[in-house]
Amino acid sequence: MNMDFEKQYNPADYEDAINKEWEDSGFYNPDNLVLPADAPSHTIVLPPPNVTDKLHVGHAVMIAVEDLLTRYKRMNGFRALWVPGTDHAAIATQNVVEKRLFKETGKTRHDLGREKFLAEVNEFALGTQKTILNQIKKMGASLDWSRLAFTLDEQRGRAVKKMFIDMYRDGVIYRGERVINWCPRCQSTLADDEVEYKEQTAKLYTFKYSKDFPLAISTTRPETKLGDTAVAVNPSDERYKKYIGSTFEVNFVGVPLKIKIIADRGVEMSFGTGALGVTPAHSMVDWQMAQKNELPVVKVIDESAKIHPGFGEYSGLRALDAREKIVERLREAGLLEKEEDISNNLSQCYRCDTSVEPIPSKQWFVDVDKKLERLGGKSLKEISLEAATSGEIKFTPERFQSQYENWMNNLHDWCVSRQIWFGHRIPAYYKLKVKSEKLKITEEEIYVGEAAPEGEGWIQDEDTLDTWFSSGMWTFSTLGWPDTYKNGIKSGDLAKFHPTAVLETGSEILTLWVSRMILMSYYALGEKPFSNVYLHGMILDEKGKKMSKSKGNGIDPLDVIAKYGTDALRLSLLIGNTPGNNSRMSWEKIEAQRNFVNKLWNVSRYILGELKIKNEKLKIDEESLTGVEAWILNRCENLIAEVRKNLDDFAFSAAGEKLIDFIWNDLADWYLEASKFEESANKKAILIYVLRTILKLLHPFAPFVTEVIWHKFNDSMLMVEKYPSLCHPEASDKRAEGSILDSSRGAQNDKKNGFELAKNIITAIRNARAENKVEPARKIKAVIYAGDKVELVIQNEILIKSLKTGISDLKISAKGEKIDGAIYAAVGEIEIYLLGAVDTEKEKVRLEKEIANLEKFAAALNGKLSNADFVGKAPEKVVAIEKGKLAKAETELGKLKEQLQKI
RNA sequence: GGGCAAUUAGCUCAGUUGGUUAGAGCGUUACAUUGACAUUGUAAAGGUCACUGGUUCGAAUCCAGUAUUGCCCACCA
Repeated sequence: MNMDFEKQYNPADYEDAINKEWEDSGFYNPDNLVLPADAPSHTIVLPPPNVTDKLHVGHAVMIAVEDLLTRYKRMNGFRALWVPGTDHAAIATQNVVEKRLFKETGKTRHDLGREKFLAEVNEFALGTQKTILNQIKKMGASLDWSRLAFTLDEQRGRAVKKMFIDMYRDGVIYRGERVINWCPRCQSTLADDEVEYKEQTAKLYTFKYSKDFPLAISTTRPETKLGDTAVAVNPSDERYKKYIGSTFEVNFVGVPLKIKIIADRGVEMSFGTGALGVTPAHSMVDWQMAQKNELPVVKVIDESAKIHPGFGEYSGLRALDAREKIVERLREAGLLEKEEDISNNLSQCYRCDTSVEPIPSKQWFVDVDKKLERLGGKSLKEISLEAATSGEIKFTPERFQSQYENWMNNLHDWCVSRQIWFGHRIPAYYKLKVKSEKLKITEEEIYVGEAAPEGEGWIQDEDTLDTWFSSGMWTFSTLGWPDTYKNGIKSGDLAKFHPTAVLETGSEILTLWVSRMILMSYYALGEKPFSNVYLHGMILDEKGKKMSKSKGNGIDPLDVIAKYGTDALRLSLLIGNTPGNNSRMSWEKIEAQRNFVNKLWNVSRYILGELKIKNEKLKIDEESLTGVEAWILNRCENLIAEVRKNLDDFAFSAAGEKLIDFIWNDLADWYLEASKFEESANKKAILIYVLRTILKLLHPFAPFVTEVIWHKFNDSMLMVEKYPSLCHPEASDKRAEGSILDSSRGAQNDKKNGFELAKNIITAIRNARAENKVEPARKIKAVIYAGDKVELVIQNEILIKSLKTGISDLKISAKGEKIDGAIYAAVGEIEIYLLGAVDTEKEKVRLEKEIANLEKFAAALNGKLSNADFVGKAPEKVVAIEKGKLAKAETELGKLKEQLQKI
């Protein structure tokens, strides 16, 4: 053991070695922990970071929280498993590589071809993955690397295929049409986040389809109106109510249309004419209206943004040219009522700025409303919703439960196919089947399965699956599914570790990811994927702005680690950060935590280095505790209870703050200072005990520095020490009675108050000295021995009436401090000065006010409790609480009155 | 447009189900200092809890509205 303590803690000197030691120990893998057979499991799956880029500070908070939970549970004897992995992030990754390819070589993915391009993407993904894993390791994450997974690896590939095939055979997955965003130039579909919106001024044309049509409509895209099959109006619009439900056949600039008038709440009465021409094939909203109202879909624009055949003189024209021509015809016919400039958003391709065409296309969907036998006749939507409403899955913070339910309630079928190359290719195969040679009718045959079926001519679907399809299976695909699940029975890792305990992730992907995981776990296993959802907020820069690479305001976790150490980084992310709320990150915050880590280092340096206390099995003799010792042990016991409670409630920040407060204020500033004045039989035992306790308590927050210090006086590894559950373990029998310090709680509280008082006195003295306000004549030197009992009475001044040591007539007073109870003096020798007097008149007024208020309260409660209505309505529990309040109020009242009498 | 939040000290935030005089850290100011730690210590100053109403004996806390800010989703005919 190396007892050398540098004056300052330098994390860089220790972290790598400690990290290696942890990894080499094998304890990250719960299978290596020696635990009783019935030890409970605690599983967390790491939300797999996208392999698009290295980690940022947002990931760091995720790792800090999850590692905290995992270490806490591990130290509590749980089979703690934390599964690492990365996400292929299909679209995002492909975009990054495509952009780079284009920038470097001017080529598109189509120039390279599928195979070559995928090789490029894979190479890139592997590179980033390596960087990411190194970063995670650097943070001291206790992930079980033997279970490392990737959403696109072989095992996950089998899981995805199996899931798709099962769902297809159950009729949950089906193929249907939907309007998607199409870039006519790239000849490719665009995902929602690939569409960019640009404000522009557009011409809004108002016209009637024909003279005999009663309503005028407004549009910026007259050419699409060739495909209109309805006009929608707001159901409460008095102007058009009478038309709802009727159908009109019109001749629109030479093209015959059949228009039905439908009602839709989404139509704004004040926009344009309040009537909306519905073009199902070329507008997302219109498509949805068409689905609801069973309208026919007429395609007008093709994949090259030209007008389809069958539209007379317009066919073959580019959309923009067709628009001009149509407007011209309308003008000629006198149908054009208005032309005005409006500003709207133009949808553009993120890559080439070409305006996007919404066109219908064949896609794969997950039917969320299909009732399933394997789910007891419920649909995926119903069962996922129930998981939240029944409390099976709990959300922290709670408000996200309603957000989840809201979203689930509005859930539509989930489109799972994506027209990109990087991802899990859809296991569907098509073959053209000739139905009738004569009529030249062909039909597409579909086969869904592991591999192409026997026979010629089968072609696999070109598309890949939505990235959430594979990451939605993350809790069980990482635990060996489907191999570990046969005939409804779990085995291996799946049996041991699923459902997982907590899903910890960013609040922004609650709907995107969390809901999909719930859905898929219920489908595949019939059970929830996790019991708790903990959502952290975003980490913003010090001005409250999102950190982004382009703005250059990001804080790189690796920079922080290099400069101030991992512990400082982790603490600054955990403290001052409440669940679900965004939090600002600044170098000052990190610096403050670095200072704390150094403080802890020096506390240890003092105890172990200066006092040369060895790690002998020192026993605390409870009979001979001095006041200050009783106080620190009492504070320590409370600390353990509070920290445990906070951690169990996911209140990490509160737990951390309490730890820091105890270590810095109670231990370092008070107990260590006080202990310099007195020698006692218990001193060493208490110091070493308290040090051991705080190191254990703090380990999940700041694993490195605590382990380093631990190693200075222990051969064991702190990471697998037992998390403290009581102040001194030897006294567990006494604790059962409510206290480990004294047989009666009251006496203990007196001791506590006593030391608080002593603290006040010392403080007052120091302050007086500092301010030099004390007149020498009133300076009294007194000797108070530890354990001496001093009674105080509040008068004009506070007078110490009796003192065992024989010194009487000792006057002390603290400015306005309320002092009562007994003193257990903390120091051997103190100097006491008269500082001032308590303003009794003021105190009296305050007490009277308080008593009056309490009397009112008690009266109100009394009235309430005898009110039959109230009792009848309220559950018994509420009445009991109210009764408790009343009792408390009455006790309070008694106390206050007593105090008032004394004055 | 739909949904969800936030607004408390100069700054960053707590405030656990309504209850004494609203807390902490940073910053500021004053003072201390050689002996665990200047990455230190002791104190002080600093708040109409965004605003307006309501409920209540009592509101930072519950309700309604207003203002400002932010996030997610949908999308602009």
